[in-house]
Amino acid sequence: MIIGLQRCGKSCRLRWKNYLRPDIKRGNFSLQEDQTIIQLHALLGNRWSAIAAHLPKRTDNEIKNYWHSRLKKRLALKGYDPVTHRPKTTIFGSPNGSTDDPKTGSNLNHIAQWESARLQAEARYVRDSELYKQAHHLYNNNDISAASSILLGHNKDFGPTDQLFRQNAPQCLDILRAWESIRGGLQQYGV
DNA sequence: AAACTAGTCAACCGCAAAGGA
DNA sequence: GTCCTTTGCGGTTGACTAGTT
Repeated sequence: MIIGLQRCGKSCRLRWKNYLRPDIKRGNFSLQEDQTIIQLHALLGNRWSAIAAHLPKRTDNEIKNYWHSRLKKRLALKGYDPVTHRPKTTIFGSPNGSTDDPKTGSNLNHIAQWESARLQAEARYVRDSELYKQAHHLYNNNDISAASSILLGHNKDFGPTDQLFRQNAPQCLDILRAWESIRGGLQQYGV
């Protein structure tokens, strides 16, 4: 006779992390969340934990499931490749993927530019995160001037000290802005 | 009503990295 | 430096449900 469920520590930790934690938001994803997931996925790929970091109260597992069960299909229906986030018929210059299309060169060049911009945005995000972490630590220790100089050295557009971190904390919007400047926004997806 | 199918989501698995002894 | 444990992650599976035939 088995009393209770046979759970190992790993299972318990996972269940807490993905299901039992009190700060988890459950229920439908908002349009805003859909857009954020799609854009971050375009930038970061299947890095669900990184994507989840930008969606408060959502778990990486939930986002991953949501992507596979809904968003991926929605993108496919709109004619976009859910992996590359590009229109399916143009990625190789022709619908059948043939590489002898005269447009292939410029398309590949466009892909290279896009990938380069993506990597730059990601690198900037990593760098900003680290700076913010350092500055926030100093700020918590009441070393406002040291915190300010870290951030001022990085970005001169700061407001009053009490708004310093709220204004300059790295956010998904930073990445999204970079991405939107390349792709012209999210309207292409029609979501 | 029963069988089948497709969608959803919690949970499992294997791997890698981090940290401590 | 090595071994062991813990933690985090992404891919995958399987149970459950609703819809369809």
